[in-house]
Amino acid sequence: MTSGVRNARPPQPTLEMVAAEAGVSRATVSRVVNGSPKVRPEVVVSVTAAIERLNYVPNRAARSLASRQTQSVALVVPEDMTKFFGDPYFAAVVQGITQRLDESDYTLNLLVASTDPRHKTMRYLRAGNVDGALVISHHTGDNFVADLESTMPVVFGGRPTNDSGANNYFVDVDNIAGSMSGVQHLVDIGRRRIGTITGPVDMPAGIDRLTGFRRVLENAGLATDAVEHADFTASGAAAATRRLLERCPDIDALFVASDLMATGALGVLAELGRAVPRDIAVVAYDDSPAATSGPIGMTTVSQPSKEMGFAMADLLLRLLADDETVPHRNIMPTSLVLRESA
Amino acid sequence: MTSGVRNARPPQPTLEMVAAEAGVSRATVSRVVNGSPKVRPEVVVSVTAAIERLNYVPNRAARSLASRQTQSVALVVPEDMTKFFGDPYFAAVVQGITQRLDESDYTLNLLVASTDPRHKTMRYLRAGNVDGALVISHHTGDNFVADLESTMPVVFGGRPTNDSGANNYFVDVDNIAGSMSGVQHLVDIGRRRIGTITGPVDMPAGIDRLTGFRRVLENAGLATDAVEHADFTASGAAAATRRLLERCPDIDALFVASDLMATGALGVLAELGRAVPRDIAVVAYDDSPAATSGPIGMTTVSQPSKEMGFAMADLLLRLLADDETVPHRNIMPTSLVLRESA
DNA sequence: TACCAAAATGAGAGCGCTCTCACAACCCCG
DNA sequence: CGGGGTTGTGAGAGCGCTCTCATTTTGGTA
Repeated sequence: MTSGVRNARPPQPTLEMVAAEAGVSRATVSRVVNGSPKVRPEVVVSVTAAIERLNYVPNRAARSLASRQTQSVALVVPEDMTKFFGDPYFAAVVQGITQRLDESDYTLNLLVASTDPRHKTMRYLRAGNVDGALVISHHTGDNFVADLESTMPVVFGGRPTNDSGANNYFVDVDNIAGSMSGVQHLVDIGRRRIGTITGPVDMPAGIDRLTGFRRVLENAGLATDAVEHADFTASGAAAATRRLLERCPDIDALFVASDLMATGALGVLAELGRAVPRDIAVVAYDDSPAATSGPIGMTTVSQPSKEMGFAMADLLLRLLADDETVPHRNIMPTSLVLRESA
Repeated sequence: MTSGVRNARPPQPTLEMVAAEAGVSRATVSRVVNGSPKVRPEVVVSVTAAIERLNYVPNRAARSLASRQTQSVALVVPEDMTKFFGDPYFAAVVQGITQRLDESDYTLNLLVASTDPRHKTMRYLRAGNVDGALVISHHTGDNFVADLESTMPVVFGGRPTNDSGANNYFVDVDNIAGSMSGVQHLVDIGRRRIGTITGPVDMPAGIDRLTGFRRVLENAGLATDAVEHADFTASGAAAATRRLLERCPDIDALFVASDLMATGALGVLAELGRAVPRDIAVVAYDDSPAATSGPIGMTTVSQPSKEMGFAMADLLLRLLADDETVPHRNIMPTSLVLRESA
C-alpha cells in the first residue's frame, strides 16, 4: 500500500529548520517564539523573517510535552447536547468564557459530558490535555469533580454541591436573593396565590431559587405549596406547569426558575387560555434572549451570564498563572427586569 | 516564590513507572496500552493490574508527539457564538458528530471562529492539534479553507463554495430539490403570489434554496420578485419579512430558508395580523425542533441534520484511517413534512 | 588597553511516548 | 536433535520543543 491520505501531507517546518534558516541555534529561535527579552533586536528580526519565510507554527504536542503545559482549558458540562444547545444561558456563559480566553493564549475544549461516558471525559482530562477546567451545570451526583480537582485547578460556574471546605473556586450569583426579588415583586403587585416551577433539586441553582421563593411567601404569610419541579428545559417546564395548574387551578402568579422554562410555561398558559399577566403574572430567571424573543416580554431576574463566564475564565487563568491573591468566590449581582409578564 | 497551584499537583504516573511496577519493558507496556495482539496473555494481565494500581493514563502530548497523531478532530464553524448557539440546526449536527466520535477514540475540538480571529484558529489547527477537520456553515469569503486542506483531511457540511475540482469531501442534501419540494407544495395548494426569505447568498445552502424557489415559480409561470435576503437568524428574518410585506403586501405564501428564520417570520406575521396558513401559508426548511416548538407547527423541508453530522464524522474518520474507498460526496435525502403552517 | 560584569547565545539533556530492530524463547518438522 | 520459522520482549533512537548551564560576546570602566 502506498502512503495514504494522512501521510501525503507535506511535513510542517520545525524549530530546527527555522534555526538553520536563520543561522542561529534552536534555543534562540525558541526564545524569539516565546518573546524572551534577552535576544538582540536584529536577531529577533532575522529569526522572525525566517519564521515568516517557512510559515512556521510551533508544534503544540512537543511544546506541551517539554513545558508540561497545554495552554488550553476545558469547559465541562455534565448535560446532554440537546440541553446544552437548547438553553441560551449556556450560550451566554460560553461567550463570556471565550471572550476572556481570546485575550490570552489559551484555547477552550468543550466537553459536554453525558454524550461521552463520564469515564472517557475523565481520561481525556487526566491525559494532560488541559491545564485547568471550568465546570458548569453540575449536579449532586457528579462526583467526578473531586477526582478532577486533585489533578488540576478547577473553577465552577455556580456554587458546587460539595462546597463544604470552602476551598473551591467559583463564580455565582446569590440565587436566593435573586429569586426573592422576583417573587417579592409578585407579592408587591398584589398576587396572593403564587406558584413556582423549580429547577432540578440536585443543583444549587435549583434549590436556592426555591428557597428564595419559600422565604418570601413565608414572610408574607402566604401558602408555599404550589411547587412543581422541572429540569431547566422548556418541555419539562410545560409538563410541570400542567401538573401545577391541575393541582392548584387558583394560582394568580408563577415564578419560573429559568427563562427557557418560562417559554414552556407561557406556552401552556396560552394554550389553556390563562391571560398573562392579567390572570397569571409570570416572573422568570436569567434574562437571556429567551425572555424577549417570545410574544410577550418576560419580567425576569437578570443575572450577568456572559460576565459570569468571563469571570470564571479570568479566575482560572489567574490560578494557572500562580496568582495567589485570587478570591475563592465571586458572587455577582442580580437585578429584576420588568417587562410585560408581571 | 514557592511552587504555586499548578506545580502543587502530584505528578501523573508514566509508562516507565508502570513498566517498573510490572517488571517489564516500556515497549511491552506500550503494547498492552495500545492493544497489540503480540503480548502473552499473562503479561497483559500483570501489566493491566499495574496500570490499575497506579491509575495510569497515557500522556496525550507525548503520545501525539511520538506517533504524529492526536486522535482528535476539529469542528470549525465560521460564525459567531450567538448564531451558533441560536440555531437548533447546529445542535443537531454537533450531536450527530459526537455520536459518531463517541464510537471511536477521537475527541472533538469545537472552534467557533468569528470570536477568534481567523488567524488564531488557523494557528491552532496548524500547530498539530488535530488530525482532521470538519467545516460547517462556511461562506464564500472563507478562504482559510484552502490553507487548511493542504494541512490535513477536511470534510465539509454542505457543498463547499470552491467545489470546482470536485476533490473536496462533503456531506450535503440536494438543497435545490429540497426547496423545490417545499415551494411546489405551496403552488399545489393553490397559492399564486409566493415570496421567500433567503439565507445568505454567500453560502451554497442560501443560493440553492433560492434557486429551487425560482425554478418552481418559473415552471408554474409565477412571479419571482418577492425575494428578501436574510442571514439565517430569527431577527434577521423578521426584518426581512417586514421589508417583504411592505414591498409585496399581496403575498399569500412564504418560503423561508430555515426553521429558525421562520420563527422570526411567523412572529412578524402574527404581529401584523396575517393569519397562518389562511392569509399566508408558510413553508420552512430544516425540520429542527424550532419547527414544532412554536404556537403553530411548521410545514418544513426535513433534512437529516443529525445524520449529516454523523456522516461527516464517519467520512473524516475513514479518511484518517487511510480508507481509499470513501466517496467524495454524500448527498442525503430531504422530504417535506406537512404541519399546520401550509 | 586591559579587565570584569552583564548580556546574548549555544550545547545538550530531557519531557513521555512510539516504533523499528535485534535478540531470545519457543515451536514444528525431518 | 539441529535447522528454520514464529512469536514475544527489550534496547534505543527519535518526535519537536523547553530550559538549565556553560560559553561567548559585548560594553562599561579604570
